[in-house]
Formats: sequence, C-alpha cells, structure tokens
Amino acid sequence: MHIDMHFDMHMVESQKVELKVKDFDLAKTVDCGQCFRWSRQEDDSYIGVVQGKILHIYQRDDVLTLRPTTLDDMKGLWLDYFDLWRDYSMMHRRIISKGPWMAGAAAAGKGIRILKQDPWETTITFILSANNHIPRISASVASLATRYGDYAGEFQGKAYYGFPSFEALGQLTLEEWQQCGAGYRAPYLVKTAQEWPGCFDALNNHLSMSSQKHQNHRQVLETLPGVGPKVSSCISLYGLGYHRQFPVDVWVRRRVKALWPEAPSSNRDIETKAIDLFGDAAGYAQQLLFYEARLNRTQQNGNKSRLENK
DNA sequence: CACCAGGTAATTC
DNA sequence: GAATTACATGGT
Repeated sequence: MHIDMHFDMHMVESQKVELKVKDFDLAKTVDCGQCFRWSRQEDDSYIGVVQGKILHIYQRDDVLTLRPTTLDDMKGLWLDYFDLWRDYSMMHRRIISKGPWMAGAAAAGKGIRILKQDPWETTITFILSANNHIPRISASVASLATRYGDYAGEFQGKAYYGFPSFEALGQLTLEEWQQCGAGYRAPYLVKTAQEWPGCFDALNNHLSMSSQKHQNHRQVLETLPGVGPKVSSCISLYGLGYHRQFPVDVWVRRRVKALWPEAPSSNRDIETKAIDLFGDAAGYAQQLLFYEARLNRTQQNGNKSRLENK
C-alpha cells in the first residue's frame, strides 16, 4: 500500500513532522519494558536514539510530533520502528475472542506497539535483563552508550549517543563490562559480542531458507552465551520483528497463572500454548500481560507474590 | 539483613 | 529431560 494512502502525515516546519495515529500510545509503548533507551522529559515528551538518529517525540491526543526528522526518515525508519503499518485493532479483537481472560490486560495496555528494534541491541540488552531490574538494565545500557556509542547529536543542551556497534563492544574487557554494571553476565557478554558476526550470518542463512524453519532460528540465537529460551524469544520478537513469540518471564508467568484457567505449568508449555492460541498476535498479547502485571508493582510486591504460584 | 529482579548455565539425578 | 543452585549488583 502506498504511504500517502496509509498515513496522514506532513511537515509542519523544517525538520518537524506531524503524524496522525490510531491505536497508539507513546508513553505506554516506550515505557513498557521492551526498550531501554527512551527518556521521559518534564513535559511528557520523550527523547531517544535509534539507528544513530536522535529523536524528540510527543503525543497530543491522536497526533504525534517528531523532530528533527524528514519525510524520508519517517518512511525509512520511524514508521517501521514504531510498527505503524500493523493493524493492532485486529490483533486486539483476536486476543479477546481467543482468550476472554485477557480482557483486563488488553484494556489496560491498549495503545502499546511492539517496537521493531535492532537485533544486536536487543541481544545485548536482553542478556543484561536476566535476573535484573528494568531501572538497572536501563542504567547499564545508558552507560554503554555514553562510553562506547557514537555521538548522535545534541538536544536541548544534552549530548546523546547511539547504542554501540558490535565492533566497539567486541573490544571490551571483562572489567569494562563490569564497570557498566553487567555483574555476573560480564563473561557472557564478552563472548557474545565476539561471536555475534558469525551468529548473525548463521541466523540470516537460516531465515532465508525459504521454508518453515522459522521456529528453529531461536536455537541459533541460543548458541550465544547468556541467551536462553526467554532471551531468544525477546530477541525474536523485538529485534527480528517475529511476532509469533510469547516470552515468559516471572511477571507474565504470574499473570498467566492467575488469569488463564487452562494455563500449563511449565514456561515452555505456556509459551507454546499461548502461541497456538494467539498466533501472530502472541507477542502483543504477552506485552499486554507484562504491562498490566507491572502497573501496580508497588502494591503487588510484598504480601501477594509469596502466595502466587509456585 | 533477607529477599527480589523481564534467567541462564552447570551440576545432579 | 526435570529439578536444584550459584550467579553481581543495587534497591527495599
């Protein structure tokens, strides 16, 4: 479909674009734990760096304002990154009809989009995510960017850096990873950064093998140290745009066990059954659950978490 | 101070 | 294969 027929978009002044959006909530999308590089400003706008490009973005009702950017960048980067071509209302309906127990999470997370991120960046950030807190993950990623990322530009007096290339991070020592707060994951990251080019080639060969095989691409990712089933699923979903995924972490597991009457017990079975149920909307369904689970994390922690599942 | 965090790898049976 | 455990770091 042609871009002009699909989007109501125009330049309002030099380097500044306005875009009308449906089923899109900026704050939820960039602040729901799928990415770690957007910072909220005082006025509820956000600043981030993607593919080395700095962007300031805010939403008023159904209008998104982005700068500094151009129509070429919108077409070549931002519409894909924010996944604006996909029909989320259709996925929404499918999720609720296939799983009525999803109604609450679907209502709470309405407007979330699954970002199309860089595979390399998602690999590193989700290795860091293992047994870690989101604020600490974000802090580590910020540290990596300012130390080893390329300068992306300045916005409102502050310097911003892109996520470091695998060439840059491939040079890091154990101590340098630790200084970025990687903790016990540092040795995994040293090896993964070095093995990345070979793994990525293998992955592309695998994905281009015209047939079904798409299930097995995760096994390729899991050859990387620090990448297990959950992280490979996150890389597939957020980094490769492969929506037939259902990463199960402690939060999703808790919500699934509490809400889904026929929830299997093992994470692996939860994953396969959810994908079977939601199909291409599985990744989105998982993100809705994760978002809802963390909405009231302050109350939920403490007394409830003990009695939940086991 | 014990427990937890978007799990994984190593060990054990 | 399933179950158990250590793992660093910083916040309650």
